[in-house]
Amino acid sequence: MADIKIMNEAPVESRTLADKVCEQIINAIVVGDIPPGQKISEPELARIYGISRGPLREAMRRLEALRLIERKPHIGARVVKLNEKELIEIYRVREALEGMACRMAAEFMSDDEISSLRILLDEHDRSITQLDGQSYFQKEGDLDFHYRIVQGSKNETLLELLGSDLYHLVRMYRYQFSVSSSRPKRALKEHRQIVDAIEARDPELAEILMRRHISAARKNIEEKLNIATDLKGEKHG
Amino acid sequence: MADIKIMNEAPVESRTLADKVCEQIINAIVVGDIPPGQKISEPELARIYGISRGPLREAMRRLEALRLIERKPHIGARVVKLNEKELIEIYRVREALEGMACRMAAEFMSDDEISSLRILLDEHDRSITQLDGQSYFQKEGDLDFHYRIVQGSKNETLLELLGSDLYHLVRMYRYQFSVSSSRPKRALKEHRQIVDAIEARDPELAEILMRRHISAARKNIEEKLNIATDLKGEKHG
DNA sequence: GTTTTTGGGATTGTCGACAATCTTTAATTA
DNA sequence: TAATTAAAGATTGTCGACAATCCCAAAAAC
Repeated sequence: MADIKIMNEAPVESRTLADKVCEQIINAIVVGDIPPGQKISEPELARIYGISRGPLREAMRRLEALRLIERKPHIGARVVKLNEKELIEIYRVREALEGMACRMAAEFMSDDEISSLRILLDEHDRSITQLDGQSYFQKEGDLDFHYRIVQGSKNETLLELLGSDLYHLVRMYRYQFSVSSSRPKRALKEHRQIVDAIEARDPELAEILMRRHISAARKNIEEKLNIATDLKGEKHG
Repeated sequence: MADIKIMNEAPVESRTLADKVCEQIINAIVVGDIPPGQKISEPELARIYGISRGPLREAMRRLEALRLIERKPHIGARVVKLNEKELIEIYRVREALEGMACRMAAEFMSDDEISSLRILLDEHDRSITQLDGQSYFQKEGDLDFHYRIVQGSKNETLLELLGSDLYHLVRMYRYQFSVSSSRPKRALKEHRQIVDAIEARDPELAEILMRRHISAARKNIEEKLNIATDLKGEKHG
């Protein structure tokens, strides 16, 4: 199971029905079990999850706030259709927020967290060399690294914005577009540089490296998409 | 009325009850009509706004996502208590996001938008000199400027994050803490510099100036708060 | 044959009531 | 008297039903 710990989950199992079902639906949407663009039928979904429409509608409000579905009054809700434009936009937001997070992590991350981060990168290293950079690392492992940096910033608001809101969309895009970094070794090297900067307690450099890292990923995707659209154009020509 | 246009409001009046009431409650919370920390009684609020608890609970889910209220299962919802730590955190987020927005505005803002921005600053100038920098400008006018920059970035995701989510909190903090920039003339000057950089189509400089501008505001607040806590400490000593 | 209209079916929005949980108050006990 | 327990009251969570709106198809009009 590739269920990365992103949600700041409630401790006990006394959550409300709406909360539990919301989490299930989030995952169903993110991994594509409910395909993008599909209309969401309230009665049907309520039946599937064995709840009534009341809690379901509350859950859908949450999904709307997470930008995973779009609602139109009196018409209905649809799972968001992913488009390249928004994907690029999100990378801009990540560059800004995670850059700041990295800067603050260089100030506030504990030594233990940093060592733990190095261990994680070693694991990633093994995953890449052994499995030839397949599956887990590409889809979720990378986000795990980024998530820890944000945790290290000790900025709850940043953590909430990125971890509980934006990362769901990021995961969704990865599953849908299969944008699993086509440059895992390069990415890992950049990760190591970032940790070095954090360990050196160099906020300026840490921010610059993180921004460059995310910016490079964005440009990589933009390039791919341009090629894709070019090919599509040729078919018609 | 100081109702700045922040919400990307729906065109027609066919919105749902939950949406309309949600907007009303947002404003009530932001301006302090419902004081911070107050418990929200669902039956009471439903009676006040003349709706049933169904739509109200949907609205409350939205408010929760906006971080304007905090809910605990089976216990209830409270209006968020503002604390200095989160206020500072938000300024860090703004520095990152608006810095990026400003960078992109220097690339993508239209010439018309830039001229319009200059006119806005002239208005602010008059407000400051005439009213000695009171009321409107300090509370909402400043946000108006920042909002336009974000619009100019042409990045919908950024606009949503800042305009529809974070700015409600910013406004709330301003009303509660009365943190109306104690340096309006200085701020206006910085605003002009930012517009200059955008007009010169200099993304690097535009981002730096915006970040410095927000960072200065944060430091200004931190200073005030330190003084305040120092005074509090002296009372006890 | 094409467009408009009209009706039925389905879906969303809203409501009131019931069940589950928590809080408070009062009584009991140490 | 203070602490603990028990019961009553209030609040939140959930459900099923009704009303309002929309969608689609068939019939009518041009």
